[in-house]
Amino acid sequence: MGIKRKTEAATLLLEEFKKDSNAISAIELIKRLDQKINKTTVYRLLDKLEDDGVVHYFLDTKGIKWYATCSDCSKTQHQDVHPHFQCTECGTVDCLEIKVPIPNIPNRTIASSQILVVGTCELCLNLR
Amino acid sequence: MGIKRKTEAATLLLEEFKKDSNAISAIELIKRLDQKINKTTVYRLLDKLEDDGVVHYFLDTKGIKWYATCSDCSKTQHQDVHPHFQCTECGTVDCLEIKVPIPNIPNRTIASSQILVVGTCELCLNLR
DNA sequence: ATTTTAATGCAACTGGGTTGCAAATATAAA
DNA sequence: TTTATATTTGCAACCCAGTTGCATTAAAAT
Repeated sequence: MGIKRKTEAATLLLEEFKKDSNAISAIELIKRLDQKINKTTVYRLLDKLEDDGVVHYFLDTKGIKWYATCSDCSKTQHQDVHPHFQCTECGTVDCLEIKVPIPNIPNRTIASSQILVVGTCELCLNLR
Repeated sequence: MGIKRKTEAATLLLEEFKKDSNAISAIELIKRLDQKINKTTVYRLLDKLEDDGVVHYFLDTKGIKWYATCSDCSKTQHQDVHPHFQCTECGTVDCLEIKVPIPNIPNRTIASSQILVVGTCELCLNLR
């Protein structure tokens, strides 16, 4: 149902997204906010922020949840159907600002699609 | 390291893939083979079959494992980099025999990509 | 200041998947 | 066809990301 009150926990969580332009895994957030926010609260806040169109989530190659701030979503619709990129060397994950057109498939309707591109990011390429 | 011995468990598991052309989740396989093969054995066999290039796996929208028979993979290389389709109505998942070209991304190398298309399958469309 | 309602912490739980180890079984060797 | 060797299996216990129930705390509304 979204966030209804300005609490300290919500503020702290949002700060993490402000200081980090990449996607952040729920696990990482819990680690960073340990002693400050309970893990259950982190998950619940993330849910609410998603409802509000502030963040979106997706799963990585291992099926764990990553969150990133939305660029143009709203409470009513998530417009963030972009691919995500995971670097196999450093593990960072981020949003790709490209469109990957999915061709129509005979006799099926497409509601959405999830694309995870796996490879090596710029930083790791430079360190070689 | 792949399968080295013809055991009854391996035969039973492979039969499931023969009688089902869609992908099958590990959980479903465990359910179907309950009382016949232990869950640990199912997971271990699936691992080995994957090493052998007989099946490939991917994760669905909830992060759970699905397996499907490969069409042209080998022990040395998995050629099954095709998208998968999950029907939101009946839950079935299958392989799409289409290519979705991923554009190059500046300053990154792409090793692979995972595409999960979500929508309504032919069967469910016909039932409307 | 008091009431109402949302948010939090805690502990316990869920469930898909994994690990260690002893027992069973397939295959190779004698 | 027996014996030795190596792989496979079952079981129980575990791991761990994520969830649930419930009592407590803290916003905001009255």
